[in-house]
Amino acid sequence: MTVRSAPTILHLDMDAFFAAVEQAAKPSLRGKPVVVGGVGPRGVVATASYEARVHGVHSAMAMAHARRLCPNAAYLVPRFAVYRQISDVVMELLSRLSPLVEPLSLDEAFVDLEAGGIADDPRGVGERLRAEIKAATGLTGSVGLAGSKLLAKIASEQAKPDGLVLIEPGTERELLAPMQVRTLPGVGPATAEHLRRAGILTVGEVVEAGEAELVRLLGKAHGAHVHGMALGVDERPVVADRESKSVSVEDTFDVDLTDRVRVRLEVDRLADRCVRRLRSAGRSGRTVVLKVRRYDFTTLTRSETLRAPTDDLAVVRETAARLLEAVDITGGVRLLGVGVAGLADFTQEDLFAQAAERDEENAADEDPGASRAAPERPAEEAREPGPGERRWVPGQDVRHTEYGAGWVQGSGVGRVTVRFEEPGSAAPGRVRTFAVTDTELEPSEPLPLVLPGLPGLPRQLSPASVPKSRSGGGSGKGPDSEGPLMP
DNA sequence: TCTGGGGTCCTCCGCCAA
DNA sequence: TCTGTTGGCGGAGGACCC
Repeated sequence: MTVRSAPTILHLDMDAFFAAVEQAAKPSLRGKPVVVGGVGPRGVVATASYEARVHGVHSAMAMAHARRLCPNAAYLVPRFAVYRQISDVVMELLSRLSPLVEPLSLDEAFVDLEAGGIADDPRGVGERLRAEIKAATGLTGSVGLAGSKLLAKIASEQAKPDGLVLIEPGTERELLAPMQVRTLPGVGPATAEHLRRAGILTVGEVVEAGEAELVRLLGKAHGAHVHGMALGVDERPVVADRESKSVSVEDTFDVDLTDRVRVRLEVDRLADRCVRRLRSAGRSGRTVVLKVRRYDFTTLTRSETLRAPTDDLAVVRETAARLLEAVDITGGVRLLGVGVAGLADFTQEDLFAQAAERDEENAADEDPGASRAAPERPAEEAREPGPGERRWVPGQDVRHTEYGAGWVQGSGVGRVTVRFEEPGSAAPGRVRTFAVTDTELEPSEPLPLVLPGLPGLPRQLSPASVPKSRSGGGSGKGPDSEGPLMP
């Protein structure tokens, strides 16, 4: 792939995606600061609405810090199933432009317009796309257009919020020169600090320093890459259907775990979740990885590569447990993770291990106290409420037999506060408080953001045509409802 | 202020075999 | 047979991204 003479690489970035979805779904939050993230004591911000950003709240910030900066914001837990559904609608619109669509996350993607036979008027294509997204989802996205991924991404960043920026090929270098080095993808805090110590602050200064100096400062691959980026040289193609190379799950505990037995139990549970994800993706892998973050935030990983790929629960469990044996956990553990890497495209069964697992399962069936019995998870870490268990988290969708659809504003001391409103409500809804055990209140499916039948609405949002959630979408967030947008 | 979760890629080191 | 070199692989950790 050569450097393009036309700005036919499109980068779409939805604006404050998670927060925007919540504002669209909850009329009382429109125009107000909204922060989506973990609401536990160790939660961090996933997305802040623009109203919250004004107060200095940004993603990756500790939730506790955000609350101090912006005490009046609505703090909500993420509803990934909803975000995934909306993302599917957006990705579907992108796929109409070109066969080459490379999703980077739920809210971001590159599109190769040239591969879609679009050479003329990329600006018009981008503007129409933005209008379609707005009509189909009610949300705004920003579009960057350029001759390379690097510039398209920088363009969409400049376009935010709710805009479009096109960078004409040939103007890259002068455009990039005054920008901070952090603008370049791959330059994070550590690299930026390295460069700063060498007196390099801007992209132009990276170019001036020369490739040899960059390689000396940052190492061969990274140095050459950063230097090339600074020159505006980026020949990375848009790649559709990237296969993932590893699958992992991890949990941070509200309170550090100190009991070795408990730690072992959690590793087993993580292995279970990991294998479930692995299997639902139809993959298997050779390397089992255990991740441990200790009380002092030091993080270590231990891994073991097996002779053959596996998706066998017993094998992953045993390997993870073995790796755990070799880790010093005195002082406490704040995070545990289990992953499988070195994924194969096919499941090459380890027949011996499979047989062993079946034996173990049979044994477990006869002994309810064994590994397969549903373990009690202490409240402070509960993530998957069991059947009959009532647990209300802020942002959660609920339905009341008398008052209808609403969402949890907050809960505590045996009470749960619900605001009854729907995405289409003209005005903020009424707030009512119930006992957490109130049987008239039930968790419910999310409501659609844009009602089918509204003028100009494309058909994608109708339940029948909404694509199913991506595989592996369980993400450990309760029952992964495959339900459509309409309840 | 006390730092999530799920990934990718790179580097370095030690081991082993050719 | 011994030694040095090289390359691949496994393992650990760091940096980065959204």
